[in-house]
Amino acid sequence: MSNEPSALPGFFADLVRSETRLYNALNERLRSRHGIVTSQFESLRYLHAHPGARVADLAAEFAIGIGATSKGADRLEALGYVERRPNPADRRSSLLALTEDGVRLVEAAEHTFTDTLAELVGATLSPAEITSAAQAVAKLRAALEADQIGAPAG
Amino acid sequence: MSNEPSALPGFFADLVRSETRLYNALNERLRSRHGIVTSQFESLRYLHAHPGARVADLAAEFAIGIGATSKGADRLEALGYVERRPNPADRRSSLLALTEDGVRLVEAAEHTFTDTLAELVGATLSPAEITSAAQAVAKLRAALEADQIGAPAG
DNA sequence: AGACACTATATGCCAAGGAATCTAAATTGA
DNA sequence: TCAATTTAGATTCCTTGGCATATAGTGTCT
Repeated sequence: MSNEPSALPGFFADLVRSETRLYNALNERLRSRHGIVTSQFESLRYLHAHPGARVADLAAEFAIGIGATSKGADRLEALGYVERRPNPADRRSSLLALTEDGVRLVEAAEHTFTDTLAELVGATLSPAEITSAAQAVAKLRAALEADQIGAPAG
Repeated sequence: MSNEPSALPGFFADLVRSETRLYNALNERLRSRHGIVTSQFESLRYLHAHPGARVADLAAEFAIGIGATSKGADRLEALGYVERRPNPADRRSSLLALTEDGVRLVEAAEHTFTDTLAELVGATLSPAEITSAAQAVAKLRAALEADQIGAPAG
C-alpha cells in the first residue's frame, strides 16, 4: 500500500510549488526590509559562515553555474556587501568575504528570514512534521550532492 | 528538544537545494530525450489534466506571473504542442489545449519524468520517508495556496 | 446608449541564470 | 625548462521570468 510508485510526481510538484511560494514570499519581505532578495541573502549567509570562499564554492553550494555566480558576486560587490581579495595561494581566484556593511546586513536579514519562515511554515506544520520532512530533504540533498546530480554546466 | 526554532532555515536550505538539483537533472533528461524543459513539461502535464484551462489558471497553479505564463504559452504554441482556442464564454481569453503532438509528447515525457524521479529520489529515500515528506509538503503547499502566499504581482 | 470600472491577456523593458567561449594562471610530464 | 593540459573565473549570447503598461472585452449603473 505504501509503495505507490506514482507518488513521486505529486511529491515533486508539491515540493516545487512550496519552494516557489516560500521563495517569492521571502523575496518580498527581504526586498522591502533590506533591499536584497533571497538568493542574495543566501549568498551573504554562506559567506558569513564561510569567509574566504571562492566563486566556485558558492556555485557548488547552490548548484548554479560559475558564470551566474560570478555575476551575482559582482552585484553584491557593487552594493558594497562583499569584497574580493586576492588569493595568496592561487592568483587565478579571489577570496570572497563580507564587508562590515555586509555583516550588518546579513545579521539583520537573518531575523527577517527566520521570522518569516516561522510564520509561513511553523504555522502550518507541527514540529514533528517539520522534523521528519527536514530529515527527508536533508538526506535527499546529501545524496544528490554526493552523486553530483543536477550541477549545471556553465 | 524537538521544537528547535532554528530548524527552519536549514530545512528551507535543504528544500531549495534538493529542488534545484532535481529540477536541473530533470531538465537535462527531458531536454535530451524530448526537447523540452521541466517547466514546459509541467505546463503540458497540467493542460493534459485540465484541457481548456486559461492562462490565468496556469499562472495560479505555478505561482508565476500572468505575463510570463502568456509568453510560455506562446512558445509551446510555436512548437506546435498547444493550441489557443476562442473561449465562447469570454472573448478576452482563450482556452488552452494540447494538440495531438502535445498529447503524444506529454505521454512520452511522463515516463522519462517518473523514471528519473524514481531513480533520483526512490534510490535515496525509503517509501516511508517519501510518504511522510510528501504529506508534509502537500500540507504546506495547500496552506500557502489557501492564503495566497507567494503569488507574484504581474 | 454611454460612461466607468473591472478583468483577461498580451507586450515591452529589465534583471537573472544557463551554456559556450575566452583569458590567465597553475600543474604535469616529457 | 617548456609545451600541453587543466583549472578559475570572467565575458557573451540567449532564454526566461517579473513588473509595468497597453488593449480589448465585460458588466454595471444611469
